[in-house]
Amino acid sequence: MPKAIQKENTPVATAVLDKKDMAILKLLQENARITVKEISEKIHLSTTPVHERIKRMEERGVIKQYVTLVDQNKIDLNLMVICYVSLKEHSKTAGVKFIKTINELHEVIECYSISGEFDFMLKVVCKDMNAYYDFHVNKLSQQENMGNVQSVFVMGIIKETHQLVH
Amino acid sequence: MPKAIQKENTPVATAVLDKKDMAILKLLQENARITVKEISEKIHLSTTPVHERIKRMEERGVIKQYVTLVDQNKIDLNLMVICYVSLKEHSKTAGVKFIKTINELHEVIECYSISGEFDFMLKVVCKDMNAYYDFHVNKLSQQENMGNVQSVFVMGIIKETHQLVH
DNA sequence: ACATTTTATAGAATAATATTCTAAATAGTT
DNA sequence: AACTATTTAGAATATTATTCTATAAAATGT
Repeated sequence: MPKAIQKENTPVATAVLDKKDMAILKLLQENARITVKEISEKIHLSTTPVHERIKRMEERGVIKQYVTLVDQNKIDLNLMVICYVSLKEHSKTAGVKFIKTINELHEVIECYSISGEFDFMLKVVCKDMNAYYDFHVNKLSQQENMGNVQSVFVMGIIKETHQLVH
Repeated sequence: MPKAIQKENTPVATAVLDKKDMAILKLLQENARITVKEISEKIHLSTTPVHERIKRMEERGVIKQYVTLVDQNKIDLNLMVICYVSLKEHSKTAGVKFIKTINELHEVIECYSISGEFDFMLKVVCKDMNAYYDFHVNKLSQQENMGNVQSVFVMGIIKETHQLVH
């Protein structure tokens, strides 16, 4: 397993969050465009402390990002594939090179360094099987250090959420 | 593979989106809290058409949801596991029952029906190994129809994005 | 136990933005 | 070329975010 895979300078400190912070997070999680006013009414606080708490959580990195989720099919991306990759060489430079490539491939939505037989798990989203074939043959396998690649196709989405706070 | 796994009443029609719609989506994807004004300045349109285009894409389901991403570690969730599951029985009712269970387990962030040896792939996020053990033994395996379960541990996050529009 | 410091809060004031409305312009069709 | 649809800009209004000041609560040290 390449050594430099784990992100550096990522403080793993747990933030101090009280019940009100968690309540705010829970609401923001489900709807990033909820107004401060609405939150304040729901958790029985005025707008100022809610606003300040949100800002604080943004600064501390508890809140990473506000994103908009787009329906894959509506923009003609109809195939999702889980793709396993092992590298031939596991040196630090080889790992860094692979990571660079992965970040340049927009078909790759997620990439994890994993335990077991393979080194990485990729979540790939593309138009159709032809597009995936192109990705596999002309992009992924083009990487010089590539070992084995195994594809598992997603036939149905049962659950997809981002709710970590409950 | 259970038959009822694929979501019903999901229209798979591709929406008609022009370049300006795509430009708006691209900006919203990266920041759900970007203002209409900001978007209008960046894509050289006034606020009204931008506002209308966003509303239209919301109504048509192109825009699924605005979500806030929370840092797992900051709320003390330090373990991510990819969990493979096969069911003993593959009848429709058995499949529906499994899906119901999955949706009730908040540790399960994602669940896909997949090709290959296993029936489902789960992404599980929890506090630590003890919490995962509890999930595995007391929650997942408690399901009567459970066949094999295999766990792959995530050691590092290389890439995690939601950018489908480019 | 009391005073002091710090932190959190409410309410008002201001700034910025979203949303709606009307009219003009553009593109597409017969 | 005339008509219809759709899209757009700009102004007006409504809503919301943000900042400010004063008060209240909590934590800390003596």
